[in-house]
Amino acid sequence: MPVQNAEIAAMLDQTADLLEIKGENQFRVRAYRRAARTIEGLPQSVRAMLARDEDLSELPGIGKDLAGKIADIVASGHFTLLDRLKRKLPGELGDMAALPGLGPKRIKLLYDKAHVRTLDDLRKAIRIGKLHGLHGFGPVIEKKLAAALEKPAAEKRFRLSVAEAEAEALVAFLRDKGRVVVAGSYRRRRETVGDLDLLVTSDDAEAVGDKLVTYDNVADVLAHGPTRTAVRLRSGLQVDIRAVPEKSYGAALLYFTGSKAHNIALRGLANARKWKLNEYGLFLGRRRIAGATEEEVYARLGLPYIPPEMREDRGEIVLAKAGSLPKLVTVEDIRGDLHVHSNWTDGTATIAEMAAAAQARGYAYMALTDHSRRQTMSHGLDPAKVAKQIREIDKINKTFNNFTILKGIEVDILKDGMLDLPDATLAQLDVVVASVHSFFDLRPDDQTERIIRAMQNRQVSILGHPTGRLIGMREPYEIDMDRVTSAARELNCALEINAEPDRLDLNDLHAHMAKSKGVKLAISTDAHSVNAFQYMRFGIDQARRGWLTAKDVVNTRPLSELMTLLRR
DNA sequence: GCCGTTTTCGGCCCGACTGTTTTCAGTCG
Repeated sequence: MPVQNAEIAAMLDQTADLLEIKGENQFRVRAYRRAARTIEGLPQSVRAMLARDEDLSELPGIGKDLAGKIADIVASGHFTLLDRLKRKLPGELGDMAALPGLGPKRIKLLYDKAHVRTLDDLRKAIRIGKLHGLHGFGPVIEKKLAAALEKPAAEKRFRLSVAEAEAEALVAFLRDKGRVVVAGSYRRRRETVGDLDLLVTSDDAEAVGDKLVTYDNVADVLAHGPTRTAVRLRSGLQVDIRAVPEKSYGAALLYFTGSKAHNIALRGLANARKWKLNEYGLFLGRRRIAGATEEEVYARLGLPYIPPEMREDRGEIVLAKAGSLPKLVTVEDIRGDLHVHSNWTDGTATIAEMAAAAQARGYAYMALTDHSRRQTMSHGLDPAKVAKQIREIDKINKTFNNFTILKGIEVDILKDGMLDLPDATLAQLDVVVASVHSFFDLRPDDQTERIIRAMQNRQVSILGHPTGRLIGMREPYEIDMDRVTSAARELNCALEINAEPDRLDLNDLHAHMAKSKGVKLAISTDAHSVNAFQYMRFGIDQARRGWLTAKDVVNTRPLSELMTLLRR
């Protein structure tokens, strides 16, 4: 099995952990972690890049040395440096770093003075009181460790749509204490959120934290200081809240929105001018030279405003410096939905009801794309039923002014890449979305070939939910996205960003990869009910994270333009 | 280990909170 990017990143992270415990130069440690983040965030596999003779040292945070080491890892499946570190520092020291209160220094102390190598060693050491008298280990830390060892809390991330519900309730609860805004990865609209970072501008900072700890849903208070309070909600979601004065609002919003990597890059720009950037403002000595708004801070650093969705240190700062930031697509740009189901198959509403809901959103068109016959569970349509639905749509269309129901289908891609309906049937339709709903675990090469073969059918206009993943529930099927996007470009087939909150498929990185190759994208909700049209905003979020403009998205176009753009 | 509008050497983001200390180090985000 070839080495995946995630495994390379994990090896680099483990190396950083062990180097840190060993007491190595912290900047060397940081370099390994930075490289891990870079590898993790690549839209394509390192293996594929090497196969194409691409120079890894051109990636940010990866120089000649690490490029060579990473190439070795891909070639051999092993990381010599990591293996050597593991021999020197045997056990589960890396795992111990995940425990609360344990960082490299205390782990090293445990290792040297208490001969703790594994989590089990640590359990025993606590039981027999071996930690008493160990410098830096008091009763509180000991108790916390014992509890954490009992019940290792699994790292949990929440889907954005779930976090949004929690966040909106919290914001409403705290509103009377000042201006409340949710920052963090939530504001950057990441597909999942690890915690909520709330920012409150208030004259009475302490009152805000005091109110938060009385919130009904709070399970644990993790920290409660004069300016910062942290709690864990019953759902497991952690909430950090910080109160800041108005004059620091912009700097604080910038700081708490992140990403961390983006912030570090901004601070680098500040440092180069002998300034200091923190959550209170941009400072020259002790004089605040910006901070009330994000725009002000960016401007002082010589940059235009960078939208939160782009703040990942993936090249946005270079683009901003050059004045060539893309004008990101918005919900208002969308003129129609190209993936919609009705009660003819597994939807809950009639065609007319779905159309009325789409028109109520201000759309000019909607493609009705019910399932094809292979989806027997959801009463998929055979050629006769497709013909019948076409007549029905013609009838309903007569009742609308300035709105069109496009005749479409979500046709299954069969195991061999053929489609579930004959070309003669597909040819009668305006929009054909082709999707994989079966045989998720083919070998990567076969899965890739299967999907490309489906796109080679000239009837197909859009590839639906291209990776099939369900966030937190089902892994994407293994395909070579580099090949799929290249094929989409050559064949002029659009790729879908499925906006359903469990899917968000393509994801941000793949959407960006497609855009950069000139592939057209469709942002569609896959709505099975009238309410599901509102999911469009989640698709837009990911599109913006992929740097897409309205021009990259087919369903921002008026109907006539859309029809010439969609390959049929 | 990386990197360059101050640098090919010498820097590398910054502050709050906690628990442990008696003035601060380690951890965390």
